[in-house]
Amino acid sequence: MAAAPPLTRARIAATALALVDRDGLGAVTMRRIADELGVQAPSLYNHMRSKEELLDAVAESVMEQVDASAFRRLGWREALQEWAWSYYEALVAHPNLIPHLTVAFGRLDVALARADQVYAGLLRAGWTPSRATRIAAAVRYAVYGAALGSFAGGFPAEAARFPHLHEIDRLREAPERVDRAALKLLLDRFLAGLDEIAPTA
Amino acid sequence: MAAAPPLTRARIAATALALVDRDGLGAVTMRRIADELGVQAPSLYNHMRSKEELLDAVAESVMEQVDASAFRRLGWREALQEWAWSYYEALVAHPNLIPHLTVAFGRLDVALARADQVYAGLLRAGWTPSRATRIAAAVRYAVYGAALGSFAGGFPAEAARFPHLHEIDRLREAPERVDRAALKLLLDRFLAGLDEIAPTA
DNA sequence: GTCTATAGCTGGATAGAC
DNA sequence: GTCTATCCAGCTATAGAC
Repeated sequence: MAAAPPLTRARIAATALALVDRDGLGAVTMRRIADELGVQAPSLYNHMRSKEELLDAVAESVMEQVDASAFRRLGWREALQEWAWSYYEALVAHPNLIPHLTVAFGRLDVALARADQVYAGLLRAGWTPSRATRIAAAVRYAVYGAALGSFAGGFPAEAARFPHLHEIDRLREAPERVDRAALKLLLDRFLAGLDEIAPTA
Repeated sequence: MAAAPPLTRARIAATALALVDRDGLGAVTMRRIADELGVQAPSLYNHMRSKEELLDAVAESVMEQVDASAFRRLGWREALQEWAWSYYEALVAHPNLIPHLTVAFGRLDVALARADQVYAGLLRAGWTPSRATRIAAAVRYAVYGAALGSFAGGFPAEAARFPHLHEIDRLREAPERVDRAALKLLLDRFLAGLDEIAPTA
């Protein structure tokens, strides 16, 4: 047995995230996080001022996984795709956290920095500020919606009362595959549709 | 002062929904609902077996506002739009409820019935089952993402550290207008992109 | 069908010893 | 920086009187 590693903000956040993933946001309590770390709950307050600050730290750690750097390397189409998919991967790995992510978004430097990169890229590509806002928001909506979709996790077995649903359900793929395929369709067809109104760069 | 109207499932659900809207999901407790109704908390248990059943009733009342009947009257393009917008209006009126809606979705007859109508319409239009699944899911993602977006509600004032964000923020419209405009762009361009691969009916 | 009373928990956070 | 002890508030749900 190794000696218990020291308590740090990062370790606390990582433990809290694991708890969110396993048992949901509502199951995260200071006591349970402490238990998981082999300490007592009050010890956590030496590193975090409150539970909200703790959850914000967790949100930040997830948002750091999002990569908007492609806008410095690629055209806006490819960059949007790369950004969208790295965003989706980050969210779908922790769908239970999404409610808190949406609330904390404006408080997180990481999140704002990423958004800034995306806007910059779209403006540089010749989109108007108004269009750039909407395009970035549209892609974000697609990503959040798809990640949230893996909450719902398919239809119950008794859905046989709904004939068409049942028919489709019979041939269903694994839920996560459906989410990915639907998001891919949404992004692909959205970008194809955008081409019709794209700035002639 | 009128005499207090009798307690019913519908009145309890409506009161709970108002509470969700005003103070958030986490603020909904049996005591507060009862307070709001001028009764004591235990009285609620004469009408609902548990808090979860109560929240499901609330979710059901919101899902009833979603209208997928357009698939019986219109082509798939227009029907998808009508369904999407009625879905969005229902959700955006109660964004705090969205986390529970995603969880409860599979338990709600109303939700499954709506989904069935959508699938039926898409199949009738000639889309393959696999494509129909993805199109319906894609539109649902767009709607949920957009409704969730109105949680976040814009950027904080200190976002001036992020130059492009700030530039765009200066010209920002009211947050809800941005949500609507972005969802409109997403749906319009998605449908335009779908046209390129649509079944020749 | 609503009430009072209450059981039985679980929560966030603080004080002060070590 | 972690501990023990504890405060105080909040919660869902039940029992039984009226």
